[in-house]
Amino acid sequence: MLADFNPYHHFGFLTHRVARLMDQFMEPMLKSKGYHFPVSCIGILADLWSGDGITQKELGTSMVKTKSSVNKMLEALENHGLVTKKVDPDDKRNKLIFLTAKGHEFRELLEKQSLFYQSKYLQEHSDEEINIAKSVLKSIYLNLKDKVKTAY
Amino acid sequence: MLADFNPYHHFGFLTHRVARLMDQFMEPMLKSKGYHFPVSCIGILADLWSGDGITQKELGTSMVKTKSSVNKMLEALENHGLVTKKVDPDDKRNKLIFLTAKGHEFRELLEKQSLFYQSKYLQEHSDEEINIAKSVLKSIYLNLKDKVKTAY
DNA sequence: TCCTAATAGTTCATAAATGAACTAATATTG
DNA sequence: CAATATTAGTTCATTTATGAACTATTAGGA
Repeated sequence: MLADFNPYHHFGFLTHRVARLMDQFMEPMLKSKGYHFPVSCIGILADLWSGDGITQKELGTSMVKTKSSVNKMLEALENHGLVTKKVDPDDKRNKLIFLTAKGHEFRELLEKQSLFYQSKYLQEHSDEEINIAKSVLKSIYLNLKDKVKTAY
Repeated sequence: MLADFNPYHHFGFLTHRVARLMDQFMEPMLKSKGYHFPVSCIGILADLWSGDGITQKELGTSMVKTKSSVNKMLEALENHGLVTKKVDPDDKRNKLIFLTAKGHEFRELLEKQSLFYQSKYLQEHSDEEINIAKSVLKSIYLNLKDKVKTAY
């Protein structure tokens, strides 16, 4: 007979559910600010905040999303005036994605929310533990990111 | 001017991407074993491995998914002979979900994969760090789980 | 008890994400 | 320097996930 199954020992279980919970909390906040795009689009903004002027291809790899999905999300963000597409003068196949002023502003809102939830719901963990958790997740991400099928 | 944005400081960013990477690795494995259901269905199985005979409502709360989504996933798992639905004799509104023998077997496969990836892609972190990471994610999950809108 | 809430699950229309086929531009190679 | 292959992005058909309306059952209050 197998030992008891403990779902909390599996990053697959934990990351999926925590990710979904974050979406649930972020969504009404988005709506209340008049932004009617899917929460997943925030992932695109996060990449751009770390440095915009990147291609859709790069966004797709980073987000682990197909190019058609990225395209659709960008359309939504563009319609809300948060990003713009510019043809890359050095390689006209590429489109470089840039944040608008409004797209930059959005960042503050998100960081505020992020800090709020962390302080409210992670009181039982020290800053050190929280940082370890983040660094472990970062390692998984960086180690696996470039190993998924190249269809993206 | 704002400081640089570091996406690796945000659980929202990290959990979404790690979750997606796990899906990418799990999917071909599923297909190769002849299981043609969405990877997300594994979340249902995980709940059942920790104890089956639970309602669809409970699955929805745990998975942070709507009842219609849960219903669709169960349909897929049922078609693959991994779970069965039984009307709860004590409350005929409920349907209790049980694993079949095949559904139990599946667990071994998943745990093997889970361990394999962890050992392969988390070599730079100690067991202690990995456990801290899991416990932090678990706390976020447990603290937020029952606070999302009750529509689920 | 009877009448009204509330609840679990299903169904179906809609939204979101994907895969495959297509276009335009660049890279490669003979 | 053609001819072909590769690449980034778009478009559209299909799959997956959701929200809202509906059914059946139980709970709760007059």
